[in-house]
Amino acid sequence: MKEQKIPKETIKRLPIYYRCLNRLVVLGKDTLSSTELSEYLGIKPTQIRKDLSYFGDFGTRGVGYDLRRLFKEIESILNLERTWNIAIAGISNIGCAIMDLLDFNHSGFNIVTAFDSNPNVVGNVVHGVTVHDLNDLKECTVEEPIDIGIIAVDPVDAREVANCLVDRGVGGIINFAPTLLNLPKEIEVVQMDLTSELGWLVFFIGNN
Amino acid sequence: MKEQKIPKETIKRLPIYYRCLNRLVVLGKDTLSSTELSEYLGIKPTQIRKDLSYFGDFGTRGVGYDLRRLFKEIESILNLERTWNIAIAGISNIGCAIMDLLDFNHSGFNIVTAFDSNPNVVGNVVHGVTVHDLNDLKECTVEEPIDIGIIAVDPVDAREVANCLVDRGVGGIINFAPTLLNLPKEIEVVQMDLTSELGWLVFFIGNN
DNA sequence: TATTTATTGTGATAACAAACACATAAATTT
DNA sequence: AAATTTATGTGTTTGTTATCACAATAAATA
Ligand SMILES: NC(=O)c1ccc[n+]([C@@H]2O[C@H](COP(=O)([O-])OP(=O)(O)OC[C@H]3O[C@@H](n4cnc5c(N)ncnc54)[C@H](O)[C@@H]3O)[C@@H](O)[C@H]2O)c1
Ligand SMILES: NC(=O)c1ccc[n+]([C@@H]2O[C@H](COP(=O)([O-])OP(=O)(O)OC[C@H]3O[C@@H](n4cnc5c(N)ncnc54)[C@H](O)[C@@H]3O)[C@@H](O)[C@H]2O)c1
Repeated sequence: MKEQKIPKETIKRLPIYYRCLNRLVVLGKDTLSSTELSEYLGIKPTQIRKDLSYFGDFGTRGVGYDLRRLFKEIESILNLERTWNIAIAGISNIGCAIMDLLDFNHSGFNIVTAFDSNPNVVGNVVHGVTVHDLNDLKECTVEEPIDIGIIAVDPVDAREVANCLVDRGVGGIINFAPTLLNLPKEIEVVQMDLTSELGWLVFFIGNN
Repeated sequence: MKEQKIPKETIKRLPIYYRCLNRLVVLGKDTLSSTELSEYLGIKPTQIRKDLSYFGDFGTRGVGYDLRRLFKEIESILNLERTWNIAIAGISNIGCAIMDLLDFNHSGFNIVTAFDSNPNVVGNVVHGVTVHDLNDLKECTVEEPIDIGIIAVDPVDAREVANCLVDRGVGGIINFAPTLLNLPKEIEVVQMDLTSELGWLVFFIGNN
């Protein structure tokens, strides 16, 4: 292992490895070769080894990887050892689905606050979290630090909500609304964009 | 414009251009330069021009692009002139959100069937579409051709549903379940994977 | 009409990422 | 203990994508 710039694409694969390893750990497996993992994931074994080699020598030649060890290594690389505080904006279909998902997984993602502008929704308790009004967020009534914001509000409101989240100090945002956010470049934004993906799919299908 | 291999990344940006152009058309704008579009999207103007140049000379030097013309060109490139038939599996939070979204946009995406395994949901009518039982899909009780399947079922059921969709002849699948699908390579699969994106985000935040 | 300004389109180059070939080393077999 | 098998780690090569520099051309101005 040498100090090298780590490809962005490598980082994007790590969570995929991580989830697969997690499943295999649960199944009680304890050694894993890159070829075997490759078969589960449809990612070439050389790619997997190269990705891992950026971070250290985790395997044993002739044997493979110790599954638990590798799992822990990736956990550490991705900063998943600590818990991360999440705020969700928009407690309708998508917002609820995310609360279900994160609560069920009891991953290191902790939903510390939820908010909505609809008075019929404000005050409800979902998965143990009280839904606040957007103004509470603005006025810092909610005291906990927020690491990540997830936006699941109406497209026209997404920008306003994003700005509030940034004011509250989030380091990154996941945006489900089909709205481009214009945020300072130190805030990392992930667009979860169904219609864009449909566009890609339809290009692909129509030309194959 | 010369015959060249078109980068995958270029195709992924086209839907982003498309949506932005759509909004600007609605606003009544009629000419647009790559620099201006660049400011809306945060994508460099040279990148935009290069992307478009793979498909033809759509602009006028010294002037820019005719907005409507460009919009129509991208529509044609992406095969968005025809309508596409969609089946949605899993009519709970995510499934309903998608039905709202596609119905509201009245994009060229037509939800022709929806299905679920829960007897309490089967038979309900959502946005004018009757929810069928999964077995109806298996037995081809639903007669319409399906171009694209969207999976929003429980992770453990995703693979089974994917196989049914492939048997029904879909060309591509969008999968919201955190489950890797092992499908023939001619079927294009898009994973909408929140937990992977959170992994990436947390790496980014933790190291910056 | 000549000059300047605005803006596109593109060949060339640079940056990035994947694939490959093979050296290395552990385990197993002969 | 030598040979074979298995599997990792990595320098090199190949392929892909983004950026740059600038030629081409239309419009506006002098
Ligand atoms: N990326 C995807 O895959 C995908 C799929 C479907 C829908 N969407 C998008 O996700 C978003 C949410 O969709 P949905 O169906 O869950 O929700 P919805 O459209 O049914 O409701 C939006 C919710 O946000 C709340 N809201 C609106 N403005 C707000 C504000 N300023 N502050 C706080 N809360 C506010 C509303 O009260 C409501 O509860 C929409 O933008 C939709 O277009 C994305
Ligand atoms: N990618 C993302 O951003 C994201 C976010 C949240 C949840 N999810 C995932 O999306 C999926 C759906 O989540 P949700 O909260 O909308 O749904 P849910 O988990 O509340 O319910 C799943 C639905 O699928 C139905 N179903 C189960 N098995 C089925 C089968 N074999 N055939 C047909 N229908 C079946 C159930 O009856 C139910 O209606 C889950 O897998 C969840 O993990 C993804």
